[in-house]
Amino acid sequence: MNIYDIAKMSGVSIATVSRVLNNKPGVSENARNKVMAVVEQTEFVPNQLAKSLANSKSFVIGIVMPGINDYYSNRVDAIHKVCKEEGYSLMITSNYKDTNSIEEDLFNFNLLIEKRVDGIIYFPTHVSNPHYELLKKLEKKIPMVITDSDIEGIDISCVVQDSETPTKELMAYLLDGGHERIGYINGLSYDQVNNKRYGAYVSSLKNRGIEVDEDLVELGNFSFSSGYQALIRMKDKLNEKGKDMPTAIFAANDKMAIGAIKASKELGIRVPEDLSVVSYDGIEYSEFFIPKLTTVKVNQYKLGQLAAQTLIEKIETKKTKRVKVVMDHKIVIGNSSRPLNQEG
Amino acid sequence: MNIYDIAKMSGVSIATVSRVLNNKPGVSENARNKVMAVVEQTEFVPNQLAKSLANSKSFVIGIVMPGINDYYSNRVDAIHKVCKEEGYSLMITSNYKDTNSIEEDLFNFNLLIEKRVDGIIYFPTHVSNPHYELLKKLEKKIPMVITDSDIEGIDISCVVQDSETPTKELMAYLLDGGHERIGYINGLSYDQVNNKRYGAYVSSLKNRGIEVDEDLVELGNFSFSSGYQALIRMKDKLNEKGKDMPTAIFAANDKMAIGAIKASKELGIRVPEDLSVVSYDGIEYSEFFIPKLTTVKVNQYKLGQLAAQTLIEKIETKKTKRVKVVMDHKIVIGNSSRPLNQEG
DNA sequence: TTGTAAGCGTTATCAG
DNA sequence: CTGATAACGCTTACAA
Repeated sequence: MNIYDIAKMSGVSIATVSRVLNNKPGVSENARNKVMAVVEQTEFVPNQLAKSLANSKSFVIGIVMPGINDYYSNRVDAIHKVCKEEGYSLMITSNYKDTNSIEEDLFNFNLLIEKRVDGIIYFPTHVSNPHYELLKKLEKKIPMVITDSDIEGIDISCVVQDSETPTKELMAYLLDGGHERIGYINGLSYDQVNNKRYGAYVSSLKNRGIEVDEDLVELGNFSFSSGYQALIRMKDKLNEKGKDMPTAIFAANDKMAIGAIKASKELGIRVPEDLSVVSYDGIEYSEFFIPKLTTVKVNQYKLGQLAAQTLIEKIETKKTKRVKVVMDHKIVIGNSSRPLNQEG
Repeated sequence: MNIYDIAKMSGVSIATVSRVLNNKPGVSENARNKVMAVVEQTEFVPNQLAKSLANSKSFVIGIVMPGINDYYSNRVDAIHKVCKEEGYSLMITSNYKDTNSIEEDLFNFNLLIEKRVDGIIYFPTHVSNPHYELLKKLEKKIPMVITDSDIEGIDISCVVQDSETPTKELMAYLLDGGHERIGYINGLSYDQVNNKRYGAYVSSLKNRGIEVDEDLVELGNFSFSSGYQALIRMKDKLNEKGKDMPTAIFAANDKMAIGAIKASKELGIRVPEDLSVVSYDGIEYSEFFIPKLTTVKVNQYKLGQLAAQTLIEKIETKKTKRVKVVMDHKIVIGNSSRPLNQEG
């Protein structure tokens, strides 16, 4: 069933059918009615592939993301909502071999470009030199917006979090509270946002004249269990060396903080009495975990919204001006931490 | 840039270019090499829209889901993985006005059909009569697989959970443990999976000769905070009526159980000493919450995998035979519950 | 107001 | 092995 059939059945030409279907002017009421009647009766659904081909516009937006998981669900939800409101559909691609694989990212980009999506939102975990070269090329082929990473020197708009300021603020909260031995549970080293957080942790200590003690730094992979294990490893290592546990720990994300608190409780370490734990992300769990986490709340929903709006504006206005949007943040003080120098 | 350009540049016809691009036989080495060289040099990317139009096959699969959120992320991840392995891309649509809106579902279906996706996976929360009529029509237009709901009398394959057996098993665990006053925190009433769970709760009690006490049943909406509030309401209501709290509560999902446990602790009710809480879903967080939840683990990843595999098989073999896949389940006994009749 | 015909970028049939 | 040419279903000058 196509517009030829509809044309035949309503006794007009395909041009007229097309005009009616697209609400274009220059059609008599009579012709319009005849066509509409046939369209309704046959439940005709126009073929968007053909329209896209003829219009060089698909009304589809693509996402290239490292993985489909709960961390990104709010962000994707927001993107989808904006897209839907603006008449776009959403195609998603993610990596499987390795969340950080540039080859797979490239594969996904090509998939979307073949499908002639109108624009792409890219969630990189890491932008290395080869990524840079790749993006430099892609940027000319298709409108794109990047989240999380700001890439200097390329004409791609981005929506980023300021990872350093909140980390410094949360560190200041701990330091002002009298904590001096502050541990860190780090995330994956290829994640640039993660690295900025860690960098801010280090500089916060240094600014107060505190040396970074490598024994207080453990590595995780952002999962609950990696945080759990990191705490156990830290405790064991410190035990072996005859050192005390830190009075506070900064975990690179909420999940690892929760894992670490779970391990602490099992080891008889009370949180926050014996150990303050703070973290980053402000996921929904962080509020309902017991104790409620002290964390930096990142508004993933707004991030997604801004990314989608920025992309669609770029697509529709063909503006070439690069935009950089920096998300604001919010520190949430929960019950997983306490100042040392205040009783109660 | 299209195959005409490539043809011109390599001195062959578009037919030959097409053959080379699709790895078809009947092309001389010489011609193949010439074309490949030009393709690589120009970084030519064939237009999938045109291919899809010519082939009547888009290699895209669509999802119609009630909302994009963490509950579905594993399921969607699995679907995407299977699709990717089989050469399909994924387009997702979800509802905003109302997760249960049949109008919006229909809108989403039409969107995907216009885009000529090769098949659709539908996550309904509820299948009422109008849904039934809708699906009956759609089923003839496009290959489809439904999750969660089994729809009798329509030729649509489905992948479902058995909601009743696990609920009964978990109820038996509580009842065998000596619990008799067992409360229930119910989910949204339009959700059919939810209703089956509740039905199994009721029949489990009746089978043991226990009357359902309406005062022990509260309503939530699957969120943390609704579980939190449900518990507070239950406590207040029972107080008012001079009744005791139940010794156990069955929550329709993990999030509400967690909310309820949080509220309990704040009210001085110890879990599991004073109150056993069990629930359903087995989300990742249920294991790391303190206390670890007693729950029914539903394998959302496998569910997604099976749905995608079933759909793709239907698309590619044009089989019309209806398949119904029932997921297995696993009861996880955590520390949020305890038998009453065992000391320790 | 309407219709014809060329074009969007492919595939595939059918001669050569 | 190769190349015209007619589809695929739609939009849009251009003419009438």
